[in-house]
Amino acid sequence: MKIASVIVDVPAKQTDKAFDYLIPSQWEETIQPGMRVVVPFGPRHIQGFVIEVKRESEFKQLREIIEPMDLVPVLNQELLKLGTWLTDHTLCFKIFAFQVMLPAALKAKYEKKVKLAPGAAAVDLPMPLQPYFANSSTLNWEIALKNGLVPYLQRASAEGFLEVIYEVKEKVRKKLVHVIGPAIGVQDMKLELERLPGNADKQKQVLAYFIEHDSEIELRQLTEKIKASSSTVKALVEKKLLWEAEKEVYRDPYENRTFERTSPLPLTEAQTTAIKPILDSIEGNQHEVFLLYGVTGSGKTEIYLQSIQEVIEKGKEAIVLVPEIALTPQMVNRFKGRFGDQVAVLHSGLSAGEKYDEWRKIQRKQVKVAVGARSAIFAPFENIGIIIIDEEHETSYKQEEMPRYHAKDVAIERAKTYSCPVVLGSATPSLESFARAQKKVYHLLSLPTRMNNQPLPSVEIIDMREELRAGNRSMFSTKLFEMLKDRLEKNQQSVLFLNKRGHSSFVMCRDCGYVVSCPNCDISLTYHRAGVQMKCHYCGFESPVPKICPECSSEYIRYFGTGTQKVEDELGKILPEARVIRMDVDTTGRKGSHERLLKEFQDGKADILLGTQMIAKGLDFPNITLVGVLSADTMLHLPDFRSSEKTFQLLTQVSGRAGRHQLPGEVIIQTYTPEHYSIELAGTQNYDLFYQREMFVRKMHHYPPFYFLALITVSHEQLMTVMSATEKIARFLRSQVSNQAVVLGPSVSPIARINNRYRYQCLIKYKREPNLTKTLKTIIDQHQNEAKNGLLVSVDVNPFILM
DNA sequence: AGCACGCCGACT
DNA sequence: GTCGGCGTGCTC
Repeated sequence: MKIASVIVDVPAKQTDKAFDYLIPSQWEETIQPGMRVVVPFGPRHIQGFVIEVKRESEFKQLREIIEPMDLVPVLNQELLKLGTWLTDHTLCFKIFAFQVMLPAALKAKYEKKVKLAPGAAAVDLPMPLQPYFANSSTLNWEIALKNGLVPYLQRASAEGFLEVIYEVKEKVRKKLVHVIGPAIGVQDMKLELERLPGNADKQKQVLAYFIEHDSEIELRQLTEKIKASSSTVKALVEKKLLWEAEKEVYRDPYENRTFERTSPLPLTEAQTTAIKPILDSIEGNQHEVFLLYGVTGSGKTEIYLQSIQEVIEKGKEAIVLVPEIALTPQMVNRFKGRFGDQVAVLHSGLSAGEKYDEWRKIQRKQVKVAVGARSAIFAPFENIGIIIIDEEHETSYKQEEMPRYHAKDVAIERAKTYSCPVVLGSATPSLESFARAQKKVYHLLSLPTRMNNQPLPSVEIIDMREELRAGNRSMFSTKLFEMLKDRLEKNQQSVLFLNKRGHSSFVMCRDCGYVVSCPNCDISLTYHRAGVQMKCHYCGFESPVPKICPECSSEYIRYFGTGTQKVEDELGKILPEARVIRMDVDTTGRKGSHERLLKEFQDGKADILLGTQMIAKGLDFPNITLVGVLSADTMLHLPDFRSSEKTFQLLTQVSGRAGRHQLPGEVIIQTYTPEHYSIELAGTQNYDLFYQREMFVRKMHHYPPFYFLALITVSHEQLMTVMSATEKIARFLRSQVSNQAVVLGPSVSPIARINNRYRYQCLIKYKREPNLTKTLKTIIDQHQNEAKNGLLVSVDVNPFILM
């Protein structure tokens, strides 16, 4: 008898281990590690992952696996191993580590139902239940709960008339089509054609088709071509001349689009120098991490493409990560254009079914390249030849829920297994990566100039305090206004960038400054235009927008938006002839509207593109010659040690949108703190100097890359409980770590309260702490036991946002 | 997580 | 004396 070790779909400390099950003999050959199975767990049926098949178990009373959920493992050996690695490094439950590697569609859904017991009839049941079982033998538990039927159900089940069943359901069904193919050879087919009765005209046509085309075809296409009905084809299948099968098809989200095929471009001298070590690494099957540091427009993408080309020619596969790809259709186009249908694209803009289909293409080895956002790092390839992370400094590569992994770390781990290179590309590398490159841990490759040697756009920093002193109270400096007007006359395009703190809009009273905030959480409510409602992003609380201020009864309480609305209004006043496209959460809410708006801008249907963060990346339009940043310093004052770095990166990136082609570009940065080094140096686009300045600050304050961080957040409904619990944790930590490490806190979390739970945190800064993982695990374990009294403890190793 | 088992207060 | 409150512990 074979036995399977199964990780069950119950995220809890006590169940975070493998459970052994007997494999029923009919599945003995089928069930393999990496498959999902349905297993009995207590009274329920739940999903689990087989991690091992063995012959013995230390448990004697084993139950049997109910059924496999896959015919082929969904996780290969490498991914199973990677799951363990993820669990150890992010301190998450094993089940989360496996689930995160699969498309959401493969996450099980559970349904609890009651069913009439064999031999029982509706009339046997208590009266109130009878109508529910008149037409159907099952009743959904949810419905029973809503209608207060549970006591009756319990009685009926005790009497043996009903039984409770648990169903495990898949979220998506595979899309299937009928396929028809020849069951015999061409010669035999010709003979059979002769033998058909004279009146079987349609059947003859079908056979004739297969004599000409000796391959399978979709039933629908065949009947359409020959104008035959499916019964004609069926008859031939009956005669065993043709075969019929159900075949899985993929919904291709890009199927209606054509991609202009491109071929490798000749490389510049700098590109040739940069790509050489990568190609060598591919050639020699060497694991190495490259930091490709190149200014915007220096041709990093072409290096990616040609490296991938090399990998494909070696018969291997490539993973390319891009930040939130739905936002960069231009990037998709470049990969699809070069590698055509060898590319699978995984991003958040796809439906669950579409994502699943793209994932299946990878799993079935029908593609060679996976392009996608963070989670694409788990693409189920088995012969990876290169992993590329574009814009490696992007914070979206860090997942902020369990498992709290960073795609870069996963990339390096997988690349080690496959002994292949990792390429991290950026114009403004994260300090961590650049520091590693300096220490020769990563191999630094530089592309210092733009292609065709276009100059970087000239940047001018405008001190808005001066503007105010000069009597200009508008949000446009005189200079920016004049330049906008100039571009309008020249028929060139401009981009206006509004750097907003956070990305949401709020409602504020203009008289007293009161901001409508959530009663459960210490953050302001977000305005949602659609429902004229205000919503809390953390707990889901909703309330209507107040007409008068609850504090001072003023009527001047209103929506502050992302500010783009206001900018648009003001633009309309000062430049009424300008055609403006506004891009923010309000205008891009609907699927595809983002791409549509960009297309309109590209087609020259507008003069000015106005937007927030989301327009900072990936725009590459030839006619943009002016970029204006309306407020550069709004995110500089966030309580985050990376705020300077983020400001510098964002400003540099936005500036890079201008003048990427023939026309030279100009950039205007408006700020209230022009003397801050991250703004000043973004102005001169001097990354190296910024790096030095920021490294000095980080060293002073014991922050990464000089120290590692771990963040512990504790929450509870009672303020006193959180404080004392966090205090206890901090004391414990201090007793466990070496004197090289610093434990900060307990301190109030930047978001002091979420969903009526007070939040305190504790930050550990350390250099080398071999036992820290163990210590953190101990803390998690101890508080899992105390979770009963409502205390929640979460640990984030290498946090990105300290909130 | 769910669910069962089990031990103490307010009711037919 | 019973129904049910949710504290505790188990699920291969």
